[in-house]
Amino acid sequence: MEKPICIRLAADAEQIMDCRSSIQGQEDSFISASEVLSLAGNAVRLKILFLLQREARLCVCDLSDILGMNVSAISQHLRKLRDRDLIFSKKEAQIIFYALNQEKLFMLNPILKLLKNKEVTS
Amino acid sequence: MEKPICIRLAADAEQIMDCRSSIQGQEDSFISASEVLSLAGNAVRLKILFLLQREARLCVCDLSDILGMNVSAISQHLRKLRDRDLIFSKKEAQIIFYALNQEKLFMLNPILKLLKNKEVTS
DNA sequence: TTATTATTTAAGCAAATGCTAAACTACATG
DNA sequence: CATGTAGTTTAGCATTTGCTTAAATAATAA
Repeated sequence: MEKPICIRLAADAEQIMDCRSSIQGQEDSFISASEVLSLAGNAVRLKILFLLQREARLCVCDLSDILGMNVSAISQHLRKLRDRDLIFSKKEAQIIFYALNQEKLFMLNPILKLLKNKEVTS
Repeated sequence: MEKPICIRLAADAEQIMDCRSSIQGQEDSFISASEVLSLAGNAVRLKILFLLQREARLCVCDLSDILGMNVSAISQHLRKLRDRDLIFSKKEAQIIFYALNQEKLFMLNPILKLLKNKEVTS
């Protein structure tokens, strides 16, 4: 049992233990989920994912035009998304196209759907 | 029409325009969605949300014990979650309990559900 | 009133993030 | 070969993040 740092007098020890064990052994899940969420937690990358869902495939230059941003900045965002396998690239002639890696996107699909249906009210 | 920064010769101008207008007017949605996602995009905060879904309400000290972290660090995470209205606090005697603000969590519920059912495979 | 409990807030710092600008790679074409 | 096109990578920098420690606040108990 881990040493308590601070326990209020009225704390429910059993509840604390239950909670600890509910998390324990799922550490990897929390890490990997939070990594995916923090990638989507950037407006530019979220737009990129949104656009790729809409258009099936786009190149850096397209995205740069659409979003009104530096090619280099977009390229760096695409790299992060690709490093986590959320997207993949395929070179055709001299152009590198990016597309969604659907099976790795199950966590974000509900959110992308909300955005598509304009159901995100701030 | 915005000035293109870089257009590849073979770019589909119509596609670019369509994409631009698909995003335009939804700027606020992308910002607010990405803010929520980046809050959940931290393993500690994601665990806090997970635990609050499980336990209905918990105080800073409980969370500190469960997660094996500094009370102050947890308090600062709770503040961020509360600033975005994802959780709310209610003081009872000398203890401040935190609980989920369900109606503001529609974006994260699918993810929390996946974690609950241990369906997040890294 | 002073001490204790529960929590927040502020200060400080190392690490991570996101951008710009410049340099570099790769492949075609004149 | 030199030039142009498409893209990545690196370096540098300002900003943000997440933590620790210490001080402040609030309510209760002795």
